[in-house]
Amino acid sequence: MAKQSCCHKKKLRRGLWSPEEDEKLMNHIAKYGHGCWSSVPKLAGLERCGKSCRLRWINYLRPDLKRGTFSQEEEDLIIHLHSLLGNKWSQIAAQLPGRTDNEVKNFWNSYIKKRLRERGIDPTTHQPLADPAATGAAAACRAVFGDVADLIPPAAPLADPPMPPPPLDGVKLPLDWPLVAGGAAPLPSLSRSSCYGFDMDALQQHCVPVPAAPVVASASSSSTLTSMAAEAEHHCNAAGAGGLPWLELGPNAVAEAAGHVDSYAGALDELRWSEYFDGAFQAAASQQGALQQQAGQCVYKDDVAVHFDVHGLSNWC
DNA sequence: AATCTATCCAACCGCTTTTAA
DNA sequence: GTTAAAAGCGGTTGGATAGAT
Repeated sequence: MAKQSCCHKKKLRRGLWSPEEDEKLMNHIAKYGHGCWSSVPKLAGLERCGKSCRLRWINYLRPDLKRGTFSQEEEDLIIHLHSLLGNKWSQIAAQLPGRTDNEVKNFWNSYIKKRLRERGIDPTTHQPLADPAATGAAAACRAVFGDVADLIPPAAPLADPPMPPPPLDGVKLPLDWPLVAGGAAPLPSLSRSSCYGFDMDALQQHCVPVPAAPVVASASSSSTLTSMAAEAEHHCNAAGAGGLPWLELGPNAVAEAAGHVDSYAGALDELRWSEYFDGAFQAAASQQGALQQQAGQCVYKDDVAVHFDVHGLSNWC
């Protein structure tokens, strides 16, 4: 006989949350924080299990959620991180400020997977599909899409030993680290709160604000390349100063600055790699010098540092 | 207008890991 | 060191909705 969930055992409410329930939960957390989730439903006057409350808060009610459609750079970063981490949705979501693992997972399953298949790329392996027809499509699209899995050469030995992981596992950098001009971004708009009338000041005391993701114009013109190069340079600088503001450092942290630089590359759906790397991006990237060795070319996968050569990318064109 | 189909996404389920007693 | 509870995570399901027929 199948094991019943905690909600079944206690005959608690299940299914979609009503606005009244949301309000109760929001107001409770605004006043007291969530504390122990198992006690939240009782204290908040909800007929839900603590697990359900936690999920509702994390995936929907948290005021620092970004919501809305994923940007091109977010999409590229997800693809890149998935090629490195697989279905580690929480780790992937941790690199996307304001996004939840559930949201990233849904986006992957409903959109990215399909798109990769259309391009002849196996979404699981990030390699061209076995189907000959699809393989041709993959080859055709690679020049403009850039299969992110290929950013990592297979077991390519490095001239220099990899940098050891920083001894900072679990340590978060200040959230107001200057990622973009103007410093920490404001909290996203909170339209829901106006409907429910929460005490948002109190609520935000229990929430960690996240800076906005770097804004990149769509890469459809040469002028945007210049701004992208500037952005890439800025990110390299931020990484060189100790990391990006929303990255958690340590052996399990991934994609550091390299991921961001690559995300820009991935956004260049309709551009040639040669134009990109021989142009503005390379000019900016070349200024980083040794920095790339540390941040721009190293990500961690299964606690192992993975390095790759950014300059080698231009050879794929 | 009615029905069918596909898609999206919130929520659930069950397992694993972490924490506290 | 052991155990139970809590928290976290990834896979899956089911309802709502949009678009097609």
